[in-house]
Parts: sequence; structure tokens; C-alpha cells
Amino acid sequence: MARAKASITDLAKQLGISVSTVSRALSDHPSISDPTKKKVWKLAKELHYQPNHMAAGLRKGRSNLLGVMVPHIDGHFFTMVVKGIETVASKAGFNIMICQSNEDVAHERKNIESLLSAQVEGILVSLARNTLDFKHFEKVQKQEIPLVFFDRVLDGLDVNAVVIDDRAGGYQATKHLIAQGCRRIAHFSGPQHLNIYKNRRQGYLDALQEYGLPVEEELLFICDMTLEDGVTGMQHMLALPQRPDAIFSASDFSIVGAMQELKRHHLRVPQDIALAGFSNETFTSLTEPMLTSVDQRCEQMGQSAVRLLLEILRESSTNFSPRRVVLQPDLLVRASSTLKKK
Amino acid sequence: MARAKASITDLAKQLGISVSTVSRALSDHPSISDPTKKKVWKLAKELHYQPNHMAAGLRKGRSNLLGVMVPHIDGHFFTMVVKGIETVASKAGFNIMICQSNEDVAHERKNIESLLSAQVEGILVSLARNTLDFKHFEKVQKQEIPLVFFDRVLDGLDVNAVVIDDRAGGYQATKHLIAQGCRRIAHFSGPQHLNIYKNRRQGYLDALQEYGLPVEEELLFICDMTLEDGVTGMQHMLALPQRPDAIFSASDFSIVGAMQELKRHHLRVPQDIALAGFSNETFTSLTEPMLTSVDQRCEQMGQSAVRLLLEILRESSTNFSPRRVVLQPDLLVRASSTLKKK
DNA sequence: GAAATTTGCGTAGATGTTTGCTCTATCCTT
DNA sequence: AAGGATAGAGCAAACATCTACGCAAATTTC
Repeated sequence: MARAKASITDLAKQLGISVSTVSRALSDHPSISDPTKKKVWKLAKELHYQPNHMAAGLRKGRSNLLGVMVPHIDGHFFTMVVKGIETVASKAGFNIMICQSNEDVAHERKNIESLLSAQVEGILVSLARNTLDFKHFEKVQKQEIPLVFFDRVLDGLDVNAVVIDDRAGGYQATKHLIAQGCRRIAHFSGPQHLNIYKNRRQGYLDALQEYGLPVEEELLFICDMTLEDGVTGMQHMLALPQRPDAIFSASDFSIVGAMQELKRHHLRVPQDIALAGFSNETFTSLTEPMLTSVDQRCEQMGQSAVRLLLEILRESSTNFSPRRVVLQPDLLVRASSTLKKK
Repeated sequence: MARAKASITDLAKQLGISVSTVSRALSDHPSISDPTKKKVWKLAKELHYQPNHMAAGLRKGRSNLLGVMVPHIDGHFFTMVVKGIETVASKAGFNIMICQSNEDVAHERKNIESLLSAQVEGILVSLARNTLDFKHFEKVQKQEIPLVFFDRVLDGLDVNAVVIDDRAGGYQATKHLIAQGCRRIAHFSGPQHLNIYKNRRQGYLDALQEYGLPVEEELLFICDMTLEDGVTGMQHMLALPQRPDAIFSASDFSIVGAMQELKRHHLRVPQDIALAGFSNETFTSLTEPMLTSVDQRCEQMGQSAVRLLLEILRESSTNFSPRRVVLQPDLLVRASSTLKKK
């Protein structure tokens, strides 16, 4: 009964051959004869032999494990990224270990530690919201474990990263609103130390400038991008002497909050105020009216991130210049911002 | 420069002491003097020493790894379950390895293999839709690795499992609709070979019976539970000579479809037709009106599953009778089914 | 038919940790 | 001063696997 894990040694003993022969037979090594291989495979099946990855890994210095850390796995975006990661990694023969930082640096540090001691061969990270320093990642680099960031990257750091062109996304959305005839476009944004929010805002600013529209401080609302923040932001905007005619939010959640507040005031979307969000969350096509949003190609991002990691892994050493992959976002125009009839 | 992973042996050599002393010092063993410990810790830091879990695991016969397999990680439900799993597992000092079966038995088999060879100490599984035989899991049991199923379980098998009481959920929702004054309640359900849908439907039937309401064939709509199916189902219902005054759907997606169709016909929710769904998807509180739904306590399910697993792990051997945890669902009444004013 | 090559398999470490046992000083009792 | 207790640290085996090297036998080559 006792945890009867059969090892390669047990097989060898029972067959009266050496462990090395068994090892080679199991991995279908050419220098083992067919009859011997078959004997080994047969017994292996009978004893429910299970190759021990830890022992093999120890010997070969490989774990076949990739570490993934996300702020949280709920929500559309990270879920889809993880899905992309798992799919590609699994195809490449890697298993993935998942951690959540819960948007907290302390957790992040602890998790990095876990991943390292689990001997992962590479790490994929999207930063927690309050991560400002880089020390815990330096440790990873010192151990020369490939590190790829995705989506949320610390600014000014020369690291491997897969991001979408947030600026372009912000630009497209804003330009679209302008094209619909909006002239006072407000913007809800998140913590500005995060590249994603800063860049989306930059895209917004670029579009305004391109069309000669003034940038007004009062139309910029910085918050944490929750639904409630959207409500607050909208209240703020409605209280202005001259209210905006459109809102571009860097998050779908706060744009929904904004919409709810508008309905409470019996204002019409998009006629009174047009709305556009960011992320293409599932619910954006279920609201009334449906919400215009910028799709982040989340699954593709996960796939790209793994592929980049695998590439680095393959090259090992030699080429150390960090690479950056930039994906193009995709503006999905829906009813919440459609003012012109065709 | 070369992959300079410092091992315990390196530390020992540099300090001129034995590896065992270093090992014990690192784990703060009482029989090592403070000065020695401090020396070891100091050097460990300097050399970026990283304990090798694989080696330790090999030696101790433990991996600190839990395997998780879900049909897919997109969608609210499994995401939240995984979140719950990760949270609890991480607190208990376990890392988790995630696999997706992609609703496919073949994948499922392959993944189980991966998990086993990664030496996971326990496995959590929600079955793929087309899994009908149990062979790949027998292998797990033979190796005496604790196995806990959640949500999707194979019928008639005596295994550890955490599920919700779907019947109770269906019953509660239907009873609530009746209490609101509805008398012709339609039901949208999914494939009847899946016990979740069968049980929700049973709850619906039980409630009708309890209140002496007739069960009418034409009010039962079986589909695949997509949003589009909801639209179709609603069209079907509206075409009836006597239309229903409420709909209970076993999925939130199809209830949204139903609502969209109602709006197209300028019918009011809930005054003309009241609506209730199942799963408490994120978007249910973002629609207008908000949707009544049955919460599946997904995160709690993940947590319970891990806790059950840990319990089994702790007891090891001895007690082998499989346990089953049944969680109570939670009806969340929202505007889409609130007819009575207080 | 001798030399060269190939085939099939075993020997002997080596991977990084942990841990039961052992050994040596030192200090405390009597 | 002898005996024992204790603290501190080392030795070596064990975990399951892999692989460079070696060697004998079988096969090919000229």
C-alpha cells in the first residue's frame, strides 16, 4: 500500500538490468535494443511508474516550469492573457505556475521568492498597482532568469516587455469622438506612474492637439478606475459650469459608472454625452447602449509574452539587449459613441 | 557570470564549514550557534543564494505543488474558482500549477500526466464537457495522490467533490418569482446530460409543484445557453398565444439575450416579464435594470476545494472515505424581478 | 581474416538538500 | 579528577534521474 512510487531503480532491479539502461529505454534512446525497450515499457506500465520531474530537473538543471504573476486573475483582461500564456507554454512543453500579487508589492515580492525557489526557468509579470521599485526583480536578473513584463511595466526600465500601444489606443478613441462631433472631451485616467494610464492619456492629448482642441485641466479626472470612481468622476463633470460632451475613460469599469450616473440624471448616451472606454470587457457589449471600447488583444498578448520568453530562453546568454513587443489595439465602435447617422 | 547559481555547497566551501551546517543554519536549526548562522546568512545574501526546491523536494519527498485543471480559464466562474484556489493554497504554502483541458478529454489526459510527473501533491479538477470515462484518474488514485473534483463531477462516482446545490438554486429563484406574483414562469435550460442544468431545472419544477402551478411543456426551452440562444428563446416565448410573465434562465448569458429581445419589443422588465438568471456574472449588476441572479459562490468553491484537499493531505492514509461538500447558492434579488414595493 | 566500426549495456559519478548518526570539545557534577 | 551532559558541527547516505566513458561482443570493411 505504502506510497508505492516505483522508481527507475525498481524497474532495473526487477528486470535485472542497470538503471542507466532503463533510463535510456524510457526516453527511447537509440542505443537500446527494441526488445529491451519493450520489456522496460511493459513493466513501467505495470508498476504505474511515474517519471519524477524533480529528480530529472535537478540532474539536468531544468524545471520545465514558467512562472506567471498577475495582479489578480479576475476580470476579463488578465484571465485572457493567462489563457494565452497557458496555451502557448503548454504547447512548448512548459507548465505554468500562477501567482496573484493582489495589487500589492509585498505579495509581489513574496511570490517572486516562491517562483525563484520553485526553480522556474522564466518569469512573466504584470506589475501590481503600487509597485514603484524594482529591487525584487533585480534578484531575478542576478540569477539570470529571463524576465518578461506584459501590459504593466515600470517606466524607464530597459526590460523585456510586451505591451499594447496604449497611446495609439487613446489616440484612436479620442479621434473617433472628435470625428463624431464632440468638442469638449473629458478623460478619466488612473495612477500616472503606470505606463498604461500615462500612455492612454498621452494619446488623448495628442488627438486633442492634432485637432486644435484646448486641453482643459478640469476635464481630466485621475482616479483608481473603479466603477465607483466613474460615478464620482461623472458627478464632478456634471457639476462643471460647462459640461463635457464626451468622455473617454482609460477603463471600462469607470465608464460604466459614468453611464449609470448619467442615467440617474436622465441624460442620454450618446446624444448628451458620448462615452468610450478601454479594455473591451465582456459587459461592454451588454450595456444599453453598448459601449465603445478599445480592445487590448489580451490573449494575443499572453501568447506573445511566452513566445518572447521562449526565444530568450533559446538564445540564452549572448544576446542580452532587452526586447519590446508592441501590439496594436483595436477600437471597437459601438452605440455609446455613435452620433452620426450613415 | 555564467549561471552562477550558488548552492549550499558553495557557501560551505567559502566559509570552510560543512554543508550540513549551512543547511541547518539556513533553516534556523537550534543546534547551530548564532555567530555561525549570521555568517551563513550574510554570505547567502551576497551570493544570491536561492534554495533549490527541486532538490529539497526530492530529498523530502514533497513538492509543495498543487495541480489545478479547469476546462478553460476564461469566463467568470472558473476564473473566480481559480482565484479562490490560489489564495488559499498560497496561504498554506503551496504553489499551484494550472492546466486547461479545453473541454477535451485528450487534453485532460495529457495534463494529468504532466501534473503527475511534476510531482504535485494533490489535484483539483473540474471535468471537461466530454469526459465520460475515468481511466486517467484511476492512475492518480493508484499513486495515492489526493484528488478533489469541483463543480463538474462524474455522476455515480464516489469521489471527493465540492459542488453547489444547483437544485436549491433553481428552487429559490423560481420560488422568488412566484412570490413576486408571477404565475406563468418559463425556464431556459442547457444540455440535460449535464447535472448542473438537470438539477437547476429540477429546482424549478419542485417550486412549481410546491405552489400548485402547472408544468407546461411550451414554457421550457432547452438550448446551449448563449446570449443568442436567449434571444431565440425569448422570441419563442413571445410568439406563444399566452406569453409567460417571468423567465428563469439557468444562465445569465441567455437571460441577457432575453432582455435585449424584450427591449426590442418595448416590453418592460420586470412589469411585463420578470427575469432571473444564474451565475451572478459581473455584468448582471451592470444592465438596466440590474438582473436577479443566483450566485454560485465561485471563489468560496475554490477555497473549499483546496481546504478539503489539504485536509485529506493532512490525514494521509487512514481515512479514505471520499467526502463531498455541498455549498448553498445565494439568490441575489435585483430590479429585474422586483415587482412588489415595500 | 584481421582491423575497424557499431551495438548494447554497465560503471561511476553528479545534481542540491536533508537528516540520522557520530565526533569533539567544553563545562558541570560529584 | 573521573564521569557525564551538552553544544556545535561534520560525515555520509539518500532522494530519482541523467550521462560521459568504457568495454565487450557483434558486425562490417578491405
